[in-house]
Amino acid sequence: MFSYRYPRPSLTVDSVVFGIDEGSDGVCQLQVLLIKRKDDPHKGHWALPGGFVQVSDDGDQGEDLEDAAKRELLEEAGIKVDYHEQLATFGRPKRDPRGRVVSIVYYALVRSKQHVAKAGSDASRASWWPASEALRELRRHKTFDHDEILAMALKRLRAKVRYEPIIFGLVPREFSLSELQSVYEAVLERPLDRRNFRKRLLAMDLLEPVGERETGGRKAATYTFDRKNYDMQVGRGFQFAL
Amino acid sequence: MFSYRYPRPSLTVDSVVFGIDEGSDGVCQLQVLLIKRKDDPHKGHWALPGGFVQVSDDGDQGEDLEDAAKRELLEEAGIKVDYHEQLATFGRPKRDPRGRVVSIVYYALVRSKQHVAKAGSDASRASWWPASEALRELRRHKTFDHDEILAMALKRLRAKVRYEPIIFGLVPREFSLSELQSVYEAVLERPLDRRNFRKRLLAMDLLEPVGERETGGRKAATYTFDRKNYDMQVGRGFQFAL
DNA sequence: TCAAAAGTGTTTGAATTACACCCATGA
DNA sequence: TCATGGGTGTAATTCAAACACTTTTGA
Repeated sequence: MFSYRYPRPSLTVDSVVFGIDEGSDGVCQLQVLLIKRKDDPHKGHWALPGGFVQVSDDGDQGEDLEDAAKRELLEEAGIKVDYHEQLATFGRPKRDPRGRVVSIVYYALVRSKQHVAKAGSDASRASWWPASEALRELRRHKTFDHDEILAMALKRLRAKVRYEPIIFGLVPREFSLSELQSVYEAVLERPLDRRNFRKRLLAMDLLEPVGERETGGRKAATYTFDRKNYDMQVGRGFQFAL
Repeated sequence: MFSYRYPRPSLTVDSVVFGIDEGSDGVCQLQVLLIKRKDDPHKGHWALPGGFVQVSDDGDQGEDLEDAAKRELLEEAGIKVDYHEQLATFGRPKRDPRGRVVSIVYYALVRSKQHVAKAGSDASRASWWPASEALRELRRHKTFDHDEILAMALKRLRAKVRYEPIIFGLVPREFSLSELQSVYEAVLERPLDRRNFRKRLLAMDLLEPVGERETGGRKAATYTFDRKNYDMQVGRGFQFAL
């Protein structure tokens, strides 16, 4: 047993974590988690959370990439995500001044931002930024290539939300249709017709009614996403769409 | 200037290269390029082409990931691709018996398979396999996780071909509509209505007529894909769709 | 009884599908 | 003149978009 004899790059995982901020007026906003870097490079600047993957050539060979991303999120910002998927890998030479670093980037959705934003390990702070402001901030300081990464993640999220039911990773387990619609509108950055939205969602038969909830006016019915049923329908060739 | 002090994985790039085989009867078939490995692990078995990325912590830090993938294809199989895009990164522990190896996988399309399949460097042979047979072969021998990779690439190609004009990376620069349709049918594995297909493609106004060609019957008009016009239309919010 | 948000149906136009016939060409 | 593949048009249906009123509830 021997390992390959080639120069090796450093390997990191970074995460673009999306959350929803529900304003007191009920208007939702798409947000992104940034951490303030404790160390160089880019010390003191805001960046995407991430860190090194624990690897080895012996024994169990270290941790899985996705586990590494989750671990870093927990360490740096104290959060647990509800949806997690690989975005892409960024490895352009010179993206890190100190050596060749290749970063595998994940994007993640969190339902509740309750216990989030306690800083830890490499971060002196962790906080939520409105998506567009985060993008501006990363561009302003040219923090690695994190601006490009965030731009790609936003594009992917907006595309994906329309043909896969990942939106449910951004709302509480129980939600009303209006709430769900607000989240869609925050992600897509455009208004949706309430009646058509309702018709569409209910017609797909993926929502299970679970109760009702007080609102400013009439009580709203609440639902959960019925993943069992979704998986079954997908098996029959069903395709989710907005 | 110093580099990060963490254990590092080996880094490879692999490629899933798709091509079209036009049978003498005009029926097209989707194919995948496999190489026969010269060395362990999996010596003598068919696998996806790929190899190590040249990296360094000093100077220019080595080659870009995409360039590495292209270089390996040229070295191992003597081919130049017409479309190249990142698929995903595979880095599960134990996927390579000799140490932690993380592989960034690209998928590529070639228009013409003319000068392809001369073997080189790590490959004792390089040849084209019908997509489904290639998948079976990779599954049979459990060659790394290449079966999973190919399955993902196939899924991605089939999805992508419907909403981005990448199909033109699989046909000659000049093609007839029937030819284009045959390629779509090979990729999607289902028949398309000839009249609706024609209407749809011509209506998008992306094909530039360039001449005509002899066939078994009446002459067929030939076209090229007008990328200039496509880019312009995309700028105006146009969305390609099958 | 008023404001605020939930809930419901219908009409219209656009897009997609299904489908059948004529045309040019070379053998 | 026949077989082969290229080329075109239309009707039927389905899907998406636009749109307005009624209901419940708490203040």
